[in-house]
Amino acid sequence: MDNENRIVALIDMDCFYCQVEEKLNPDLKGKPIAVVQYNPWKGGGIIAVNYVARSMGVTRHMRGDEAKEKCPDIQLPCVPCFRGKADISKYRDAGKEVARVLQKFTPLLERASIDEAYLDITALVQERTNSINTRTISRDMIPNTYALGYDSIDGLIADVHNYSSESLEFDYDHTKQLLVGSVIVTEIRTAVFNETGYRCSAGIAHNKILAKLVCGMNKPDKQTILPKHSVNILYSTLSIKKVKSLGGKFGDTVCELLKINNMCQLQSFTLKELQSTFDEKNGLWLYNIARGIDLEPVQARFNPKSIGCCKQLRGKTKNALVDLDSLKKWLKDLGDEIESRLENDSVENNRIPKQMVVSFSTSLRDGRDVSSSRSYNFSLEDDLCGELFMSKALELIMETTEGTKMQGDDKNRKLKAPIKFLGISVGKFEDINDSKKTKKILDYFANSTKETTQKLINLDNVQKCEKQNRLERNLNAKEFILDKFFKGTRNETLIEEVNSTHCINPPIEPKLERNESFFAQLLKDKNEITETNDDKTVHPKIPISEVENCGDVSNDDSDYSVSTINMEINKSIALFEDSDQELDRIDNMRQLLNSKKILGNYDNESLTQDIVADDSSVEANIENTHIGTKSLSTSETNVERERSVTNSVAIYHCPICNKIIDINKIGIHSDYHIALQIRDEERLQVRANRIATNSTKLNGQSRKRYINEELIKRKPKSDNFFSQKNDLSSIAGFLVKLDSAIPTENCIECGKKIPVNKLLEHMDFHEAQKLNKQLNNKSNAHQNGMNVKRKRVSVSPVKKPKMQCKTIDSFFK
DNA sequence: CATGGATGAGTC
DNA sequence: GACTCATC
Repeated sequence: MDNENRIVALIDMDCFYCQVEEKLNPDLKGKPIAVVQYNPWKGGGIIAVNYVARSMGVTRHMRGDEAKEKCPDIQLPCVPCFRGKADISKYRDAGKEVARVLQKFTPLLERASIDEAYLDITALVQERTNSINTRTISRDMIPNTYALGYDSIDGLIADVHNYSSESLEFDYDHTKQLLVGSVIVTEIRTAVFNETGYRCSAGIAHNKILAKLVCGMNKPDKQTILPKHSVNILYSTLSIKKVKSLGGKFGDTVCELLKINNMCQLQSFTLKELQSTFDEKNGLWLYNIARGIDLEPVQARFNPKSIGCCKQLRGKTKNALVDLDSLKKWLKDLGDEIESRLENDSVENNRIPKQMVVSFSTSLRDGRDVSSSRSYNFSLEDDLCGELFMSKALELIMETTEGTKMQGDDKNRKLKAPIKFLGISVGKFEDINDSKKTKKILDYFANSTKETTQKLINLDNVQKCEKQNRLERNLNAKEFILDKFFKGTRNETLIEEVNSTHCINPPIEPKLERNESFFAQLLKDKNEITETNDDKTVHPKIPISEVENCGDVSNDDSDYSVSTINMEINKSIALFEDSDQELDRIDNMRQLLNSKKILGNYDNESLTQDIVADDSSVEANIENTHIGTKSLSTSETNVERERSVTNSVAIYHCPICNKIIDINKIGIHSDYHIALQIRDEERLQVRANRIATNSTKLNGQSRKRYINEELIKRKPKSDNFFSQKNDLSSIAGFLVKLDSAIPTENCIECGKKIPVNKLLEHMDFHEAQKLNKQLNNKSNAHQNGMNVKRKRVSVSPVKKPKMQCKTIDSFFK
C-alpha cells in the first residue's frame, strides 16, 4: 500500500488522569481538579489538570500549593503510593480499557503511551468510501470536527461535495478520504465515550507525525483534520521543536546547524544538503517531513514490549543510596512490583520475559551522574519472582565497577558511590507455549498417564456431579478432556448420558456436524468412527501410555500427539488472544481482509432453511441457541463474489460467553473455550506450584508474598466455565462424534480435506492466522528507501483559506 | 532536592 | 549489550 496515502488517526485522551479520577469519584465532576503525586511537599507535583482548572490558570509543572492559590476550591486527588513510589496502575488499566475499545475498530493500532494510540484506518476508510456516497456526509455526522485551513468544517465538506476528478490542482480524493476518516473517528470516539465514559480528542491526517501535530489543536472532545494542502499553513508558524522526535537534542542541532527554527524554513534545503549536514537517513527524514511526508507505519502493537519500573532517589526523604541494605530494600520493592505486573501480564498475554535489565546511576564527586546498566537472560529454571529480580539485580550491580564496591565491614557496608537512580525492567517476551510451558506440559503428560488411567475407573462418580468431583479430585481440564476421550473408547454412550441427564440447555452438537473442529475430530478418532469418506488411512489409535512418545509428525491428519494438541490449543488461543474481544477482533479481521461490512442485524424470522432442514434436532435448539441470520452486505470485489455464496449466515448464542457466533465458527469457538480453559488451569497450577515451592524455599520464614487480588478474582472464571448450568455437559457436546456425509475439498492453504460447507470458514481461519502472525511479528518492514515519490511539491490551495492567522504555535503550549 | 516514572527507539 | 534520547 502506498505509504503516503494512508489515513492515520491519533486518539489522545483529554487530561486522562483527571478523567480517571472523576470516573472513580463522581463527586469531582464539574469541579476544578488536578492530579498530584507525592503531596507532602508543597502540595505535590501536578501531573494532570482538568479543563475547569485550566481555565483558572492551573498548569502542569505547578505544585499543588500553587494551584490552590490560583484556584482555591481546586480538588487535588493524589496518585497512590505503593512500595515507596507512585503507583499508576489504575491509569494504566483505564488506558487499556480505552485501547480495547479502539481495537474493536482496527487491529492496526499502536499504543503510543498510556493515553494515546495511533490507528491506521486506511482500510476502514476505503471500505466506507465504497459503501456510502460521500456526498451524503453532512456536518451533523461529524460534530466537534475541525479542519486546518478552513474556517469551519463546512468548507471542507463543500470541497468534497464539489469534488470532480477534473480538479487537477488539488488532490481532493485525499481530502475526501480524510472526511470519511473523520466520520469513522467520530464513531470511534463516540464508542470510547459510550463504553468507558472517557472523552478524547483526535488528529486525522495522512501519517503519524501530522496526526500528532493537529491532535492537540482542538481539545477537549474534539477532532482536527489536517488536509495535505493545509500542511504549509500549519508549518508557516510551526516551531521545529514541536515535531515529534525534534523536541530534544536532535531538534536543537537541526535548528543550530541550519540556523532556522520554523518548519517552513526546512523546505528550502535540498535533500543533498540535508543529507550532508546530517546523515543519509536523518537527512531524508527531514526532507520528507518538511513536506508533510512521514512514511513511518502504524505498528500493530497493543502490549508493551517491556515492563519496568524505576525510582529517582534524590531529595530529602529519598536520599541517594549509600549502604547495601537500602539498596537491597529498593531492589526488593522494584522486584516485587515487576513480579506483580508480570503476573497480570502472563495471564493476559500468555508470555514471560526472557531478559531483565537493571539500570542505575551514581553521582560522582564532581556532581556529574554516571549511569550504567546490566542485563541478565533468564534460564528455564529461573523462578520469576520478586526475590529473583532483587538478587540478580544486586549481583549485576555488584559486578560493575561504578562505585558499588563495598567499603567498611560487614555490618555497615557502604556503597562506594551513592546511587541516585535505580530501575529494573524485563523484556524480550516469549510466548509461554514456546518455552517453559511446552516443557511442563510434556512432563505433565509423561507423568500423568497412570493417574489418568486410575481416574477412568471412577468414571461413574464423575457423571453424578462432575463439577464437584472434578474439584475434589483436582481434575484439570486436560485430564478432563483425556477422560472424555478415553471414556469414549470404552463406552461410547457415556457422553450421551451426560448430555441427557445434565443438560439444561440443549447441547449444540448438531451444529458441530457442519463444522468439525479439531477437538471433535480427535474425539471422533478416539471413537474409531472413521467413516469419513476420504479418510483412507485409518488413524492409528494412540494408547494413552504412548502419548509421551508421539513425536511431532506434521502434515499428517492422524497426528494427535501432544505437540499437536498443544499446537492446536495455542492456535485456538492465539486466534482469540483477548478473551473479551475475540469475536469483535475476528470480525474486524474479516472486515479488514475482505473490506466487507458485516451488518449487525439479526433477523430471527428468516432462519436459513438449509440449517433447519439439515437436522431436526437443531430446530429444537433454536430457542435456546438463538439462531438467526446475519446478512452480509455485498460489494463487487472478487473476494466478495467468491464469498457471497452464502448471503446469510446463521448465528447462535454461545452459552459460555454469551457472544453471538457465526454458526460456521462453532468448532473454532468451542476449541477456543476449551483451549482457554486448559491454559488458565495450566497457569493457576504453575502459580500454585510456585507459591508452594517458594514458601518451602524460605525455610518457614514468614514472608509477605505478593498475592494478586485480581488473579484470585479471576480464578473462578475458569471454574465458571464448568459451573455454568450445564457447561460441563456442553463440553461433551462440543466433543461429540460426527458423521459427515458432506463432500470435501482440498484446502489450497494446508491441503487438508475440508467439508465444502465450511470451506469459507476454514479459509477465514487461515486468513486470520496469517494476519495474526503478521501483526505479532511486528517486523518493521518499512521500505524507507530513497525511492520516495513526491507527487506535489507546491501546495497552494485553489481557494484561499479564509482562516484568520492566529499563530499556530499558540495552539501548543 | 523538586515532573517522575514508563516506555520505545536509536547508536556505537 | 550498554547507553542515550525522546515523549507523555
